[in-house]
Amino acid sequence: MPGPDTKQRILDAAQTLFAERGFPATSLREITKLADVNLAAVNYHFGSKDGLLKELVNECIEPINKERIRQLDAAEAEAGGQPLVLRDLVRIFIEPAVREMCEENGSMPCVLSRLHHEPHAGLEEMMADILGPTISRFIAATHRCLPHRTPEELMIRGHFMVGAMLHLLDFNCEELMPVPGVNKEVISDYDFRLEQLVSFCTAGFDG
Amino acid sequence: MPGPDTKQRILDAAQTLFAERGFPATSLREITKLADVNLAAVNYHFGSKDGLLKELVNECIEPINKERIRQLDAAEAEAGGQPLVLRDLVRIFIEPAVREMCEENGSMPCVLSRLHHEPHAGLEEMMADILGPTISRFIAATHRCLPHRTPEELMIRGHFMVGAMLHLLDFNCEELMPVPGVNKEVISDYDFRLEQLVSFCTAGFDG
DNA sequence: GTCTATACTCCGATAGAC
DNA sequence: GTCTATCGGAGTATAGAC
Repeated sequence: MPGPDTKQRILDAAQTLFAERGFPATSLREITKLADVNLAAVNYHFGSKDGLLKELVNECIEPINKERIRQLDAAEAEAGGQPLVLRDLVRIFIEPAVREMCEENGSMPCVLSRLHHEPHAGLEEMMADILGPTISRFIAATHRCLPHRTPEELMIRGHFMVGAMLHLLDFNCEELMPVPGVNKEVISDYDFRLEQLVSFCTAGFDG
Repeated sequence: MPGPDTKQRILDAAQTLFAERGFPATSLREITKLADVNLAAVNYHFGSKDGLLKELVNECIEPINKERIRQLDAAEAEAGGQPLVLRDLVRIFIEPAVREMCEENGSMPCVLSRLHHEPHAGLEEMMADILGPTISRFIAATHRCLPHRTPEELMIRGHFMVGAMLHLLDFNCEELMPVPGVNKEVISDYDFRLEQLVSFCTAGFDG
Protein backbone atom coordinates (compact mmCIF):
# COMPACT_ATOMS: atom_id res chain seq x y z
CA MET A 1 0.00 0.00 0.00
CA PRO A 2 1.68 3.30 -1.00
CA GLY A 3 -0.03 6.11 0.90
CA PRO A 4 2.38 8.93 1.73
CA ASP A 5 -0.55 10.56 3.55
CA THR A 6 -0.82 7.81 6.12
CA LYS A 7 0.15 10.19 8.90
CA GLN A 8 -2.49 12.76 8.04
CA ARG A 9 -5.20 10.14 7.66
CA ILE A 10 -4.43 8.90 11.14
CA LEU A 11 -4.60 12.44 12.53
CA ASP A 12 -7.96 13.08 10.86
CA ALA A 13 -9.48 9.83 12.06
CA ALA A 14 -8.16 10.36 15.59
CA GLN A 15 -9.60 13.86 15.78
CA THR A 16 -13.01 12.62 14.72
CA LEU A 17 -13.13 9.70 17.13
CA PHE A 18 -11.59 11.51 20.11
CA ALA A 19 -14.23 14.22 19.80
CA GLU A 20 -17.00 11.64 19.45
CA ARG A 21 -16.30 9.34 22.37
CA GLY A 22 -13.30 10.79 24.19
CA PHE A 23 -9.61 9.92 24.20
CA PRO A 24 -9.53 7.01 26.66
CA ALA A 25 -12.60 5.37 25.13
CA THR A 26 -11.13 5.36 21.63
CA SER A 27 -8.86 2.46 20.66
CA LEU A 28 -6.03 2.57 18.16
CA ARG A 29 -7.73 -0.31 16.35
CA GLU A 30 -10.79 1.87 15.72
CA ILE A 31 -8.64 4.77 14.55
CA THR A 32 -6.54 2.69 12.15
CA LYS A 33 -9.64 0.97 10.81
CA LEU A 34 -11.33 4.31 10.06
CA ALA A 35 -8.13 5.70 8.55
CA ASP A 36 -7.67 2.47 6.58
CA VAL A 37 -4.07 2.00 7.71
CA ASN A 38 -2.27 -0.70 9.63
CA LEU A 39 -2.41 -0.75 13.42
CA ALA A 40 1.35 -0.51 13.81
CA ALA A 41 1.47 2.66 11.71
CA VAL A 42 0.38 4.73 14.70
CA ASN A 43 3.36 3.67 16.76
CA TYR A 44 5.65 4.11 13.79
CA HIS A 45 4.57 7.69 13.08
CA PHE A 46 3.75 8.94 16.59
CA GLY A 47 5.51 6.58 18.98
CA SER A 48 2.43 5.94 21.10
CA LYS A 49 -1.22 6.79 21.55
CA ASP A 50 -0.19 9.68 23.80
CA GLY A 51 2.23 10.88 21.13
CA LEU A 52 -0.60 10.97 18.60
CA LEU A 53 -2.67 13.06 20.99
CA LYS A 54 0.22 15.40 21.64
CA GLU A 55 0.74 16.12 17.95
CA LEU A 56 -2.98 16.67 17.46
CA VAL A 57 -3.10 19.17 20.31
CA ASN A 58 0.03 20.96 19.20
CA GLU A 59 -1.33 21.45 15.68
CA CYS A 60 -4.40 23.02 17.21
CA ILE A 61 -3.19 25.38 19.93
CA GLU A 62 -0.05 26.76 18.33
CA PRO A 63 -1.84 28.87 15.70
CA ILE A 64 -4.28 30.10 18.35
CA ASN A 65 -1.43 31.26 20.52
CA LYS A 66 0.40 32.92 17.64
CA GLU A 67 -2.75 34.84 16.74
CA ARG A 68 -3.13 36.06 20.33
CA ILE A 69 0.45 37.35 20.38
CA ARG A 70 -0.03 39.00 16.98
CA GLN A 71 -3.18 40.84 18.09
CA LEU A 72 -1.62 41.83 21.40
CA ASP A 73 1.45 43.26 19.67
CA ALA A 74 -0.74 45.23 17.28
CA ALA A 75 -3.00 46.58 20.01
CA GLU A 76 -0.11 47.65 22.25
CA ALA A 77 1.67 49.30 19.34
CA GLU A 78 -1.46 51.24 18.50
CA ALA A 79 -2.02 52.26 22.12
CA GLY A 80 1.49 53.69 22.27
CA GLY A 81 2.21 53.07 25.95
CA GLN A 82 -1.32 53.74 27.19
CA PRO A 83 -3.18 50.87 28.93
CA LEU A 84 -5.48 48.88 26.63
CA VAL A 85 -9.25 48.86 27.01
CA LEU A 86 -10.04 45.86 29.23
CA ARG A 87 -12.72 44.52 26.95
CA ASP A 88 -10.33 44.56 23.99
CA LEU A 89 -7.76 42.65 26.01
CA VAL A 90 -10.26 39.99 27.04
CA ARG A 91 -11.40 39.65 23.46
CA ILE A 92 -7.85 39.18 22.21
CA PHE A 93 -7.44 36.25 24.57
CA ILE A 94 -10.80 34.61 23.91
CA GLU A 95 -11.67 35.28 20.29
CA PRO A 96 -8.81 33.44 18.52
CA ALA A 97 -9.53 30.29 20.51
CA VAL A 98 -13.27 30.33 20.04
CA ARG A 99 -13.05 31.20 16.35
CA GLU A 100 -10.34 28.70 15.45
CA MET A 101 -11.97 25.87 17.31
CA CYS A 102 -15.54 26.54 16.28
CA GLU A 103 -14.96 27.39 12.64
CA GLU A 104 -11.86 25.71 11.33
CA ASN A 105 -11.54 22.63 13.51
CA GLY A 106 -15.09 21.67 14.29
CA SER A 107 -14.32 18.65 16.42
CA MET A 108 -11.29 19.81 18.39
CA PRO A 109 -12.95 21.92 21.10
CA CYS A 110 -14.22 18.94 23.04
CA VAL A 111 -10.91 17.16 22.84
CA LEU A 112 -8.99 20.18 24.02
CA SER A 113 -11.23 21.25 26.85
CA ARG A 114 -11.26 17.72 28.21
CA LEU A 115 -7.49 17.50 28.13
CA HIS A 116 -7.15 20.54 30.33
CA HIS A 117 -8.78 18.56 33.10
CA GLU A 118 -7.33 15.07 32.68
CA PRO A 119 -3.61 14.63 33.23
CA HIS A 120 -1.54 13.16 30.38
CA ALA A 121 2.14 12.40 30.33
CA GLY A 122 4.14 15.26 28.83
CA LEU A 123 1.11 17.19 27.70
CA GLU A 124 0.94 19.67 30.56
CA GLU A 125 4.57 20.59 29.99
CA MET A 126 3.90 21.19 26.31
CA MET A 127 0.91 23.40 27.10
CA ALA A 128 2.93 25.33 29.66
CA ASP A 129 5.76 25.87 27.19
CA ILE A 130 3.45 27.19 24.51
CA LEU A 131 1.06 29.20 26.66
CA GLY A 132 3.30 30.38 29.50
CA PRO A 133 4.79 33.47 27.85
CA THR A 134 1.40 34.52 26.52
CA ILE A 135 -0.17 34.27 29.95
CA SER A 136 2.57 36.39 31.51
CA ARG A 137 2.01 39.09 28.93
CA PHE A 138 -1.73 39.08 29.49
CA ILE A 139 -1.38 39.37 33.25
CA ALA A 140 0.97 42.32 32.80
CA ALA A 141 -1.37 44.02 30.31
CA THR A 142 -4.36 43.42 32.58
CA HIS A 143 -2.45 44.94 35.48
CA ARG A 144 -2.00 48.12 33.48
CA CYS A 145 -5.77 48.24 32.86
CA LEU A 146 -6.63 47.57 36.50
CA PRO A 147 -3.78 48.90 38.65
CA HIS A 148 -5.87 48.69 41.82
CA ARG A 149 -6.00 44.86 41.57
CA THR A 150 -3.27 42.68 43.06
CA PRO A 151 -1.36 40.24 40.81
CA GLU A 152 -2.97 37.37 42.71
CA GLU A 153 -6.46 38.68 42.00
CA LEU A 154 -5.65 39.09 38.32
CA MET A 155 -4.12 35.66 38.02
CA ILE A 156 -6.98 33.79 39.64
CA ARG A 157 -9.50 35.74 37.59
CA GLY A 158 -7.60 34.87 34.45
CA HIS A 159 -7.94 31.30 35.58
CA PHE A 160 -11.71 31.75 35.88
CA MET A 161 -11.77 33.16 32.36
CA VAL A 162 -10.00 30.07 31.02
CA GLY A 163 -12.43 27.80 32.86
CA ALA A 164 -15.45 29.60 31.45
CA MET A 165 -13.97 29.48 27.95
CA LEU A 166 -13.15 25.78 28.08
CA HIS A 167 -16.59 24.97 29.41
CA LEU A 168 -18.12 26.92 26.55
CA LEU A 169 -16.05 25.04 23.98
CA ASP A 170 -17.07 21.65 25.33
CA PHE A 171 -20.64 22.84 25.21
CA ASN A 172 -20.74 22.17 21.47
CA CYS A 173 -20.77 18.45 21.96
CA GLU A 174 -23.18 18.02 24.82
CA GLU A 175 -26.90 18.01 24.71
CA LEU A 176 -28.33 20.96 26.56
CA MET A 177 -30.65 20.28 29.43
CA PRO A 178 -33.99 21.61 28.25
CA VAL A 179 -35.02 24.62 30.33
CA PRO A 180 -38.40 26.32 29.89
CA GLY A 181 -38.17 29.69 28.19
CA VAL A 182 -34.71 29.11 26.71
CA ASN A 183 -34.34 29.10 22.94
CA LYS A 184 -31.68 26.59 21.99
CA GLU A 185 -31.00 28.22 18.65
CA VAL A 186 -29.96 31.45 20.32
CA ILE A 187 -27.61 29.66 22.71
CA SER A 188 -26.04 27.65 19.90
CA ASP A 189 -25.14 30.74 17.88
CA TYR A 190 -21.43 31.30 17.67
CA ASP A 191 -21.46 35.09 17.77
CA PHE A 192 -23.90 35.15 20.67
CA ARG A 193 -21.67 32.86 22.71
CA LEU A 194 -18.54 34.81 21.98
CA GLU A 195 -20.05 38.19 22.90
CA GLN A 196 -21.60 36.80 26.07
CA LEU A 197 -18.30 35.29 27.15
CA VAL A 198 -16.40 38.51 26.49
CA SER A 199 -18.99 40.51 28.46
CA PHE A 200 -18.99 38.05 31.33
CA CYS A 201 -15.21 37.98 31.71
CA THR A 202 -14.69 41.71 31.21
CA ALA A 203 -17.18 42.49 33.96
CA GLY A 204 -15.74 39.70 36.11
CA PHE A 205 -12.21 41.09 35.97
CA ASP A 206 -13.40 44.50 37.09
CA GLY A 207 -16.01 43.38 39.65
CA MET B 1 -10.43 -11.89 55.34
CA PRO B 2 -13.61 -10.78 57.18
CA GLY B 3 -14.20 -7.12 56.32
CA PRO B 4 -17.86 -6.10 56.10
CA ASP B 5 -16.43 -2.74 55.05
CA THR B 6 -15.07 -4.05 51.76
CA LYS B 7 -17.29 -1.68 49.82
CA GLN B 8 -16.14 1.40 51.71
CA ARG B 9 -12.49 0.43 51.44
CA ILE B 10 -12.86 0.19 47.68
CA LEU B 11 -14.52 3.61 47.56
CA ASP B 12 -11.76 5.18 49.65
CA ALA B 13 -8.97 3.64 47.60
CA ALA B 14 -10.65 4.61 44.33
CA GLN B 15 -11.10 8.22 45.43
CA THR B 16 -7.45 8.48 46.35
CA LEU B 17 -6.13 6.96 43.15
CA PHE B 18 -8.57 8.68 40.78
CA ALA B 19 -7.55 12.06 42.22
CA GLU B 20 -3.86 11.18 41.98
CA ARG B 21 -3.60 9.93 38.42
CA GLY B 22 -7.06 10.27 36.90
CA PHE B 23 -9.85 7.80 36.25
CA PRO B 24 -8.70 6.21 32.97
CA ALA B 25 -5.11 5.85 34.17
CA THR B 26 -6.13 3.96 37.32
CA SER B 27 -6.62 0.20 37.04
CA LEU B 28 -8.96 -1.89 39.14
CA ARG B 29 -6.00 -4.03 40.06
CA GLU B 30 -4.30 -1.03 41.68
CA ILE B 31 -7.47 -0.07 43.53
CA THR B 32 -8.11 -3.53 44.89
CA LYS B 33 -4.48 -3.92 45.89
CA LEU B 34 -4.53 -0.64 47.84
CA ALA B 35 -7.86 -1.54 49.43
CA ASP B 36 -6.58 -5.04 50.17
CA VAL B 37 -9.59 -6.75 48.63
CA ASN B 38 -10.06 -9.17 45.76
CA LEU B 39 -10.24 -7.88 42.20
CA ALA B 40 -13.70 -9.31 41.61
CA ALA B 41 -15.12 -7.49 44.64
CA VAL B 42 -15.39 -4.33 42.55
CA ASN B 43 -17.69 -5.96 40.05
CA TYR B 44 -19.69 -7.62 42.81
CA HIS B 45 -20.37 -4.38 44.66
CA PHE B 46 -20.48 -1.87 41.81
CA GLY B 47 -21.05 -3.90 38.64
CA SER B 48 -18.20 -2.25 36.73
CA LYS B 49 -15.45 0.34 36.92
CA ASP B 50 -17.94 2.91 35.65
CA GLY B 51 -20.41 1.83 38.34
CA LEU B 52 -17.79 2.45 41.00
CA LEU B 53 -17.18 5.92 39.63
CA LYS B 54 -20.89 6.65 39.51
CA GLU B 55 -21.39 5.77 43.17
CA LEU B 56 -18.38 7.86 44.15
CA VAL B 57 -19.71 10.86 42.28
CA ASN B 58 -23.21 10.42 43.64
CA GLU B 59 -21.97 10.32 47.23
CA CYS B 60 -20.19 13.58 46.58
CA ILE B 61 -22.63 15.79 44.69
CA GLU B 62 -25.90 14.86 46.37
CA PRO B 63 -25.12 16.58 49.69
CA ILE B 64 -23.84 19.63 47.81
CA ASN B 65 -27.06 19.89 45.88
CA LYS B 66 -29.23 19.41 48.99
CA GLU B 67 -27.33 22.20 50.72
CA ARG B 68 -27.91 24.54 47.78
CA ILE B 69 -31.64 23.86 47.83
CA ARG B 70 -31.75 24.34 51.61
CA GLN B 71 -29.99 27.71 51.43
CA LEU B 72 -32.11 28.83 48.50
CA ASP B 73 -35.34 27.94 50.32
CA ALA B 74 -34.18 29.83 53.41
CA ALA B 75 -33.12 32.91 51.46
CA GLU B 76 -36.32 33.09 49.45
CA ALA B 77 -38.44 32.63 52.58
CA GLU B 78 -36.59 35.45 54.27
CA ALA B 79 -36.91 37.72 51.24
CA GLY B 80 -40.69 37.22 51.24
CA GLY B 81 -41.31 37.54 47.53
CA GLN B 82 -38.67 40.20 46.89
CA PRO B 83 -35.81 39.33 44.48
CA LEU B 84 -32.65 38.13 46.20
CA VAL B 85 -29.39 40.06 46.16
CA LEU B 86 -27.44 38.71 43.16
CA ARG B 87 -24.24 38.20 45.11
CA ASP B 88 -26.09 36.10 47.71
CA LEU B 89 -27.58 33.97 44.96
CA VAL B 90 -24.20 33.36 43.34
CA ARG B 91 -22.72 32.48 46.71
CA ILE B 92 -25.48 29.98 47.43
CA PHE B 93 -24.61 28.15 44.22
CA ILE B 94 -20.84 28.24 44.60
CA GLU B 95 -20.09 28.04 48.30
CA PRO B 96 -21.54 24.58 49.13
CA ALA B 97 -19.55 23.02 46.30
CA VAL B 98 -16.26 24.72 47.09
CA ARG B 99 -16.56 24.12 50.82
CA GLU B 100 -17.64 20.48 50.62
CA MET B 101 -15.01 19.58 48.10
CA CYS B 102 -12.14 21.52 49.60
CA GLU B 103 -12.72 20.78 53.26
CA GLU B 104 -14.51 17.48 53.69
CA ASN B 105 -13.48 15.53 50.63
CA GLY B 106 -9.99 16.71 49.90
CA SER B 107 -9.38 14.59 46.84
CA MET B 108 -12.73 14.72 45.07
CA PRO B 109 -12.54 18.11 43.34
CA CYS B 110 -10.14 16.95 40.67
CA VAL B 111 -12.13 13.82 39.99
CA LEU B 112 -15.37 15.73 39.67
CA SER B 113 -14.17 18.59 37.54
CA ARG B 114 -12.53 16.17 35.12
CA LEU B 115 -15.69 14.14 34.78
CA HIS B 116 -17.65 17.13 33.65
CA HIS B 117 -15.53 17.18 30.52
CA GLU B 118 -15.06 13.52 29.69
CA PRO B 119 -18.12 11.52 28.68
CA HIS B 120 -19.00 8.44 30.71
CA ALA B 121 -21.87 6.03 30.19
CA GLY B 122 -24.83 6.92 32.37
CA LEU B 123 -23.02 9.58 34.32
CA GLU B 124 -24.33 12.59 32.45
CA GLU B 125 -27.87 11.40 32.95
CA MET B 126 -27.28 11.02 36.68
CA MET B 127 -25.84 14.51 36.91
CA ALA B 128 -28.75 15.92 34.95
CA ASP B 129 -31.27 14.17 37.21
CA ILE B 130 -29.67 15.48 40.38
CA LEU B 131 -28.75 18.98 39.21
CA GLY B 132 -31.53 19.75 36.72
CA PRO B 133 -34.20 21.00 39.15
CA THR B 134 -31.64 23.07 41.04
CA ILE B 135 -30.46 24.74 37.87
CA SER B 136 -33.99 25.63 36.84
CA ARG B 137 -34.61 27.27 40.20
CA PHE B 138 -31.38 29.25 39.98
CA ILE B 139 -32.16 30.52 36.52
CA ALA B 140 -35.59 31.62 37.69
CA ALA B 141 -34.17 33.34 40.78
CA THR B 142 -31.48 35.04 38.71
CA HIS B 143 -34.12 36.27 36.31
CA ARG B 144 -35.91 38.01 39.19
CA CYS B 145 -32.63 39.73 40.15
CA LEU B 146 -31.86 40.77 36.57
CA PRO B 147 -35.17 41.17 34.74
CA HIS B 148 -33.52 43.04 31.85
CA ARG B 149 -31.54 39.90 30.85
CA THR B 150 -32.98 37.28 28.52
CA PRO B 151 -33.26 33.65 29.68
CA GLU B 152 -30.63 32.71 27.09
CA GLU B 153 -28.17 35.24 28.50
CA LEU B 154 -28.75 34.01 32.04
CA MET B 155 -28.38 30.38 31.06
CA ILE B 156 -25.13 30.76 29.19
CA ARG B 157 -23.70 32.92 31.96
CA GLY B 158 -24.68 30.29 34.48
CA HIS B 159 -22.73 27.91 32.29
CA PHE B 160 -19.69 30.19 32.47
CA MET B 161 -20.01 30.25 36.25
CA VAL B 162 -19.95 26.45 36.35
CA GLY B 163 -16.89 26.38 34.10
CA ALA B 164 -15.02 28.86 36.27
CA MET B 165 -15.94 26.91 39.40
CA LEU B 166 -14.86 23.55 38.01
CA HIS B 167 -11.59 24.99 36.80
CA LEU B 168 -10.96 26.42 40.25
CA LEU B 169 -11.60 23.05 41.90
CA ASP B 170 -9.18 21.24 39.62
CA PHE B 171 -6.64 23.90 40.45
CA ASN B 172 -5.93 22.22 43.77
CA CYS B 173 -4.12 19.37 42.14
CA GLU B 174 -2.09 21.12 39.50
CA GLU B 175 1.15 22.89 39.89
CA LEU B 176 0.81 26.57 39.20
CA MET B 177 2.91 28.08 36.48
CA PRO B 178 5.27 30.39 38.31
CA VAL B 179 4.53 34.01 37.43
CA PRO B 180 6.69 36.89 38.68
CA GLY B 181 4.98 38.94 41.38
CA VAL B 182 2.37 36.32 42.27
CA ASN B 183 2.37 34.92 45.79
CA LYS B 184 1.36 31.26 45.63
CA GLU B 185 0.27 31.18 49.25
CA VAL B 186 -2.36 33.84 48.63
CA ILE B 187 -3.74 32.01 45.60
CA SER B 188 -3.87 28.71 47.47
CA ASP B 189 -5.98 30.11 50.29
CA TYR B 190 -9.47 28.70 50.32
CA ASP B 191 -11.30 31.83 51.48
CA PHE B 192 -9.45 34.00 48.97
CA ARG B 193 -10.44 31.72 46.10
CA LEU B 194 -14.06 31.55 47.15
CA GLU B 195 -14.46 35.31 47.51
CA GLN B 196 -12.70 35.95 44.21
CA LEU B 197 -14.93 33.49 42.40
CA VAL B 198 -18.09 34.97 43.91
CA SER B 199 -16.98 38.48 42.94
CA PHE B 200 -16.03 37.41 39.41
CA CYS B 201 -19.32 35.63 38.72
CA THR B 202 -21.53 38.25 40.35
CA ALA B 203 -20.00 40.98 38.22
CA GLY B 204 -20.07 38.69 35.18
CA PHE B 205 -23.82 38.05 35.43
CA ASP B 206 -24.54 41.76 35.60
CA GLY B 207 -21.97 42.94 33.03
C1' DG C 1 -24.95 -12.83 50.60
C1' DT C 2 -19.76 -12.11 50.31
C1' DC C 3 -15.92 -13.04 48.52
C1' DT C 4 -12.34 -15.65 45.73
C1' DA C 5 -9.97 -17.84 41.86
C1' DT C 6 -9.73 -18.05 37.29
C1' DA C 7 -10.52 -17.44 32.48
C1' DC C 8 -11.91 -14.61 28.60
C1' DT C 9 -11.58 -10.76 25.37
C1' DC C 10 -9.56 -6.54 24.06
C1' DC C 11 -6.17 -3.00 24.61
C1' DG C 12 -1.45 -0.59 23.50
C1' DA C 13 3.10 -1.72 22.34
C1' DT C 14 6.87 -4.01 19.96
C1' DA C 15 10.00 -7.21 17.28
C1' DG C 16 11.11 -8.77 13.02
C1' DA C 17 9.97 -10.22 8.09
C1' DC C 18 8.99 -8.01 3.83
C1' DG D 1 7.48 2.25 5.41
C1' DT D 2 4.43 -1.41 6.03
C1' DC D 3 2.62 -5.58 7.89
C1' DT D 4 2.05 -9.94 10.83
C1' DA D 5 2.52 -12.05 15.13
C1' DT D 6 2.75 -11.72 19.69
C1' DC D 7 3.29 -9.91 24.47
C1' DG D 8 1.79 -8.29 29.09
C1' DG D 9 -1.84 -5.91 31.22
C1' DA D 10 -6.42 -4.05 31.20
C1' DG D 11 -11.74 -4.66 32.34
C1' DT D 12 -15.13 -8.12 32.74
C1' DA D 13 -17.87 -12.49 33.65
C1' DT D 14 -18.72 -16.53 36.20
C1' DA D 15 -18.37 -20.81 38.95
C1' DG D 16 -17.92 -22.06 43.33
C1' DA D 17 -15.96 -21.62 48.38
C1' DC D 18 -17.35 -19.74 52.79
